[in-house]
Amino acid sequence: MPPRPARKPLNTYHHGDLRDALVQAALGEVELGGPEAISISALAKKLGVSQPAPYKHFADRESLLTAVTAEAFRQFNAILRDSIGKPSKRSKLSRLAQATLDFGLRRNGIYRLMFASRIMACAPKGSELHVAAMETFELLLESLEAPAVGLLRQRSALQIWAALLGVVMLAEQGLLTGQLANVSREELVEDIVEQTKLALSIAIKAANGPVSRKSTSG
Amino acid sequence: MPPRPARKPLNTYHHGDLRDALVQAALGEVELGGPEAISISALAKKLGVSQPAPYKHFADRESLLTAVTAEAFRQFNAILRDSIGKPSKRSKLSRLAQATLDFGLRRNGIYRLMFASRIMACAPKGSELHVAAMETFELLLESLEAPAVGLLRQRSALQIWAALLGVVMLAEQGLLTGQLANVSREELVEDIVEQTKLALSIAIKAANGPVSRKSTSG
DNA sequence: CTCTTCAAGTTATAGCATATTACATTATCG
DNA sequence: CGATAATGTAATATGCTATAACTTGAAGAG
Repeated sequence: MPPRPARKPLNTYHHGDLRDALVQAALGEVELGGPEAISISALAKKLGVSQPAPYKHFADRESLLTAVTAEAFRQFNAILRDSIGKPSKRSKLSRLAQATLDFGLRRNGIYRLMFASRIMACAPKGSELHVAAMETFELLLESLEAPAVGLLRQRSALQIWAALLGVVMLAEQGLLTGQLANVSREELVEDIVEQTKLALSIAIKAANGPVSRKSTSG
Repeated sequence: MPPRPARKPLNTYHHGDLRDALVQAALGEVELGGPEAISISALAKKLGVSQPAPYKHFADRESLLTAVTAEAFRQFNAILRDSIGKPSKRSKLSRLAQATLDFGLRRNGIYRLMFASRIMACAPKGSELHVAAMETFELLLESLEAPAVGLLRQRSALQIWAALLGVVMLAEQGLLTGQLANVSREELVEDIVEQTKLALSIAIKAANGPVSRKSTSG
């Protein structure tokens, strides 16, 4: 990345920081209407530049969306980091899970862009975007307060990640009906957290030896 | 719905069954390129009719997508019904879960349309689409071979549904990396199944009375 | 069998979004 | 201070959605 100057010489021919402005404005649009709501020309109009100006910064619509997704992951990671950082009575995992639920529901358009769009699926492994997404996984691993390591720990983190993702999606799609509609989403997420902790503690005991008396659950 | 005649008077001015042909062709497109790959005009061209012809059957692009999603759910439900119907050594839940994984990965564009698009989120509660989606949930409930009833059963079904959805999404987004990349998706899904069974059996014991000796796990 | 009518096609066209090309302006730096 | 690259604009081609007005043919009533 060449260092972009962040200066804003108002009243001038040049915008000054169009690239960043585009990403931020796009994030706003996605948050409301999802990935398909982004229109290059609408963004240009909103930012007061000509319609083709964005193409000086992004080759095409998809490039912009990729940058937006990467920024979304960075914001999401910052929130997660925050959630497991501050001291609290509840476990780190629980706090991270609830923060994820909150983000997923309140900024669902962005959440969908991050976890259910073609953008991520097309991101190559070393890309800025993929790296940011992997950091999310790292935070998840970090939030697991259990002595599991290696594959076992990764599998647990995956279970959590997947279940959280699924609950957010199903909730947003209006598929939590019947008696489930009367259960708060926070409670459903807490179920997931407890279930994963339980399964992990059992797996740890099994791994440490079936006859071990030492309790390894945190 | 007025009964559409399914006759196909070839070589004529009228197509004969354009509505259905549109839905089927659209399903094919979505399967490959996801929901955003659908273009009314491209479909019309492919089916050999004029570009505005589809608008005689669907008010707009979204209406077509809604019909396609409903058809997708019907096909998915048929597959699930099939998976838990035939006799097998493995549990119904395991078979249903593996069938879901298979569908979700092989027909991922359709899966995304069903579980991660704005279409479902906008479907009103009694709509054809929402009903079809609820039937999926019914099949999930049915596949749980445990004596749990009511909310407990629904919560377990939800956990399964969410976790499966999440694993499929994460896999498709290329987020199963590191040591997880070496674990087959089938195995990861089996983890989910076992974990849910375990949690449910424990919950049942707790519900039947903490001191009961009777084993209720299947 | 013919006439009427309507569902389901057609052509033509408006409007908007993406993306490219050629040109204009300003920032930067030797 | 002047050359050049970065970043903006105007003009335009292409493609998609959607609507309007017209045409065709299927199907029922008399």
